[in-house]
Amino acid sequence: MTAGIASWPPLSPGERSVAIEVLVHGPLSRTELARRLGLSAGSLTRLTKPLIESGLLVEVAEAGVSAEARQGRPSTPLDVVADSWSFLGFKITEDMVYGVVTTLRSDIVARHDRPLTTHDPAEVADVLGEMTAELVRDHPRLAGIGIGVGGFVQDRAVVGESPFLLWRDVPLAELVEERTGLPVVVENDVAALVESETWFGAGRGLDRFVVLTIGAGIGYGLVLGGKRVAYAEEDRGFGRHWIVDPNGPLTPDGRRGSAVSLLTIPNIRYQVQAATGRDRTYEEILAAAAAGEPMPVRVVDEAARALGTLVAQISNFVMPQKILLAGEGVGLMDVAGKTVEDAVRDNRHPLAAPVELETKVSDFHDWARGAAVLAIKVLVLGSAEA
Amino acid sequence: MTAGIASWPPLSPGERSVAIEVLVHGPLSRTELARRLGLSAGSLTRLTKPLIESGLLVEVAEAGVSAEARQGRPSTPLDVVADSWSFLGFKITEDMVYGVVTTLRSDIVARHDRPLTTHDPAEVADVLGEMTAELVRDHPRLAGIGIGVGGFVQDRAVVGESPFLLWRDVPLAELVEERTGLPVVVENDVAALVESETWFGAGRGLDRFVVLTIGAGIGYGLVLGGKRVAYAEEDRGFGRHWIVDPNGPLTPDGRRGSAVSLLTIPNIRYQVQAATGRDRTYEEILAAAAAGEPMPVRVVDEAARALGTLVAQISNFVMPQKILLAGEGVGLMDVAGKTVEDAVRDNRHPLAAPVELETKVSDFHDWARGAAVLAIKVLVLGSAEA
DNA sequence: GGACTTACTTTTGGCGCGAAACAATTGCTG
DNA sequence: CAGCAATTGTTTCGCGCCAAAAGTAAGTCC
Repeated sequence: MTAGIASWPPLSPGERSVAIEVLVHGPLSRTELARRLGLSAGSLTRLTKPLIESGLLVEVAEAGVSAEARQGRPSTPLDVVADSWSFLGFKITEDMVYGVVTTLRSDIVARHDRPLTTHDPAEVADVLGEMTAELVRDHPRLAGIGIGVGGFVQDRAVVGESPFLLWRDVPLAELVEERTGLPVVVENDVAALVESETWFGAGRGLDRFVVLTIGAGIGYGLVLGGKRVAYAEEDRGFGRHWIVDPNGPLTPDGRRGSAVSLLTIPNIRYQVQAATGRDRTYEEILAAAAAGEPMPVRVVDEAARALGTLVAQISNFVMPQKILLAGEGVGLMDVAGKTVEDAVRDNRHPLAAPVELETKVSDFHDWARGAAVLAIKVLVLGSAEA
Repeated sequence: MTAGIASWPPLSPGERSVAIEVLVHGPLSRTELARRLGLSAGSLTRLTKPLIESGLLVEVAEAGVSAEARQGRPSTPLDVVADSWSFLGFKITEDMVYGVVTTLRSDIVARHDRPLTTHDPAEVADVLGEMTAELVRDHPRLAGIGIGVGGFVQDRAVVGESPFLLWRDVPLAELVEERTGLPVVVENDVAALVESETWFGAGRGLDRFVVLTIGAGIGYGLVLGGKRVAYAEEDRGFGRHWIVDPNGPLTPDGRRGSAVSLLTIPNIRYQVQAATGRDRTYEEILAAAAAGEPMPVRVVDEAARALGTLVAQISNFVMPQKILLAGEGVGLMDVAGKTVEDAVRDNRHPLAAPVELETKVSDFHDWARGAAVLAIKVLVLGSAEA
């Protein structure tokens, strides 16, 4: 498979900072860039010239819309040519592979999913290779592949431990590179989502930023100084040990009153079933709680209070500028957002800065997109760290 | 008062980074500096030369001790001339002013305390002015003054709110500068201690570092990327809103089960008195607990569990490389350190990196020293931020 | 149309850095 | 003890990157 890999031009540190700033913060004039990067106007002419010549940036028409018709020579904003390169992102679940093609800006331009009928590493890599082959036909200039997996990933290449795939130390990046000839980055799915939001989403340009995901499990990501902090217990069930309420419910999966017991979808379903004898989907439970049915109300309320307590604790200790709440379980906010807010308030000083809490519903393609962003980062930052 | 203020030589960014590295990390050879700062050997000759000529650095004899007698030309370590400048640090309490004179390395070379008989801002400033006048006689080349106050301080100059002094918006820095002619930095005492430990203490060279103080109140300091994070509720009783154990004791001062109720010295004394009818000092209570007296054991044990829970939560969310436990209440660790450790373990993932917990007993002179370090930082970093 | 304002470009000079050759100072080896 | 290897530090040189300043471009305002 010989994809059209025109090599990314080698960038000087100055050029790279310009490229990233434009990539992340949209069209910007040279003057604006000079202000943001603390450089002189002259330097910007120098730095942008080769970037424009190489086709990475273009001058875009002012569009007249945002122009407030102020006097003086109008600025000519620069923007990245978003579709000059394409990226592939995969999210592997137990029974499906979700794939997306994105632009350099991480906008999704195509989706392609496939059921996963085997967990054999080589066969999974085969599936990914085939999906890549199909996608590359419509999207040449593919620059890299990112893969998100639930589980513990080492060195952005090896799946050290994945409970649902039953993998240990599988060199997935290598396997897929062999089949595609493209650079591959493998990362824990939550970590990938965090990095993605740091560049292109809720955490854009923030210094301290937290991502909390609730769904089948609990996910936590910490970004400090624009970089994600890696930690040992990452995606190894740490939520079972976050004791939020010592008097909370006891479930088969987590310790009494743990974040997992209180907040994850399987455990909320377990609690409701144990109390009412009827098994229902998460959405049905939320609807029942909204309708006022006693047991679901109690369980959902307890979950909401737990979430608020967690958010408050994180705010108290980390003091992030923003907390992003993501995952399949965020529907909780719609039904019991008020309770969450109350719990946050109860665990926080009245004078403390209000918690900026953003909610984002995310489906599997968002997870795949997060993985694609990792590939973008690796390319733009030059393979080094990210 | 005309102190011998030879001006600190203006430093280029490169020179400043060398000066700080040597100041903070002790004697270092040029080669070692080159390695740490990522510069070439040639650059280090260039950068160190003016620093040596200005008298800020000196070549020190190898001392032969650490020399492992390896072959090659022996290195000539550079060190700061610690007593080339002196600094003054004050800690103001309700009824005393504690003062220290330190070297550039923040080593205390003199102490001088005085009772405080008034809380009138001008008179307090007079006291500080007089103490400065006395100290400057024996310690010329005084370069700056740092003042630590319990309470909320704005812009490192104005005491916005101090409960025990009953001050509001007192421009203390200005008042003391008028009387001494020296640059003055005012800061919250916990914040000063945190900055001090970041440069010269437990947090030296760390990227993520937390200071937790227990004593009359609760103090919290967060250092990320080598810089302290400021927050609005700083020293405004936030500990009353950290609910550690919803079933914890209720005290007059804090909300039920709050860190303040469980951990501060006055509240521990209150609890023991309420249960036994006898008022005892903190030390007596700790001793009684160590001796096995039931009620003190219960209260101390609960406090230790609360402390462990807090430490675990901080570790889980912030993932600091180290947590420093300071203040007058750290005696708790001697009596119930085991219980604290157990509580940490109970609230943390088994695979998580072990918490590096350091305990430091600190008296009032340590707080004053912390304030002096702020003056050092301002001088070395060039009055800008710190 | 001229004055003014803002955006960008070109030119120039300097600073800071690394590369590389060189000097200094020791241990090791025969 | 002479010569060699190893390591630190110095000097010289040239390049890259940047800011400052002067010049050009392109619009608004009166």
